[in-house]
Amino acid sequence: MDIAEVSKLTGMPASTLRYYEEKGLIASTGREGLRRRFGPRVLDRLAVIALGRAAGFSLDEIGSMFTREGGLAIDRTALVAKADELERTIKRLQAVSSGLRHAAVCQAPSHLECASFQRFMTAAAHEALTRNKKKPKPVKRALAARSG
Amino acid sequence: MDIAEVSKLTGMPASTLRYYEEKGLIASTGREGLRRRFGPRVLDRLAVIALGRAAGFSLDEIGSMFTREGGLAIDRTALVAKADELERTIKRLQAVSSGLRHAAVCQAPSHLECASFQRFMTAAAHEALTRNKKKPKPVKRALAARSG
DNA sequence: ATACAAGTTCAAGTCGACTTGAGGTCAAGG
DNA sequence: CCTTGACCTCAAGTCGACTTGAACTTGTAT
Repeated sequence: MDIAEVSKLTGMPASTLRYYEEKGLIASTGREGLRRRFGPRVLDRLAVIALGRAAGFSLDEIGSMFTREGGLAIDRTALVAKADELERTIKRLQAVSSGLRHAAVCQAPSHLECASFQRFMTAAAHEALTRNKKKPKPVKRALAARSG
Repeated sequence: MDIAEVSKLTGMPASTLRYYEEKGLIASTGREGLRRRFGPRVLDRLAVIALGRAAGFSLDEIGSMFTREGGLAIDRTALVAKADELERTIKRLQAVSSGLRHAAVCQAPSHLECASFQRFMTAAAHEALTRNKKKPKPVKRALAARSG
């Protein structure tokens, strides 16, 4: 496969693939002239990368999860920790979601005067105190294919 | 209150408060010499801003939610839409979380060979297709006080 | 042989939300 | 009166993950 093929199959732009290669996240099997060639395994690799990004791992973190043979060598404790963190985020987002829904039907002249709204705010903000640098969503578009 | 007081009460650094004022998100009641003075209402305002950030609104979006008298004039439809979006995000994050937990106990030599893992990956990636620019978490630290 | 689309490199730009640094001002305490 | 430290402004820097642009090379079709 050339880079265009991989791009089409994963939905990731070629520039992203080159960037990932530069970062050592993926590797081309070689060159044909100056053009990169990729084996099919790169697709699995990219799928894992997409999952990792969706989970909020940074590219560097994801990079350290691969063994040199291409397998996954993930610290299981880290995985559980990440899952826990995700669930905390989920709880917070649910509080925010509730807050928004409430605000949408609340009759108080100003939400600021609404006790429920106040409670949602504090709930939402409380968890948010954990300083973080991750963004769980940025996954834009990726691997639409790869289902069969 | 001077900026240091607001900073202490909300947990937001003074630089952030100045930045928010510059963006028109908050307003000082006036100056004492060259120093900003803030009224207590700014705390509510900052709480709403924190909630908005937690919900994934951009500062610009949040800014458009305030009326000039300082009340909230939120498009209720937009609120529900945001809540729906949040819930979709939550679902995706839950799938990712499950994927991580599974990976932590999976016996397959490589997760790539594990059918469950594959399913989690596609589930996680599927929803992720919606292109986005928001990051639901970055709320670092904010309003720890404000409970009494 | 020749054109040309598609590949390549490398440096620089983008985006959002802040932070940081340099250099300046001023209210309050000694 | 004078120091001092908190506050001020403005420009520039930061961070992560890419994207973009300019200039160049090459496989492939005619």
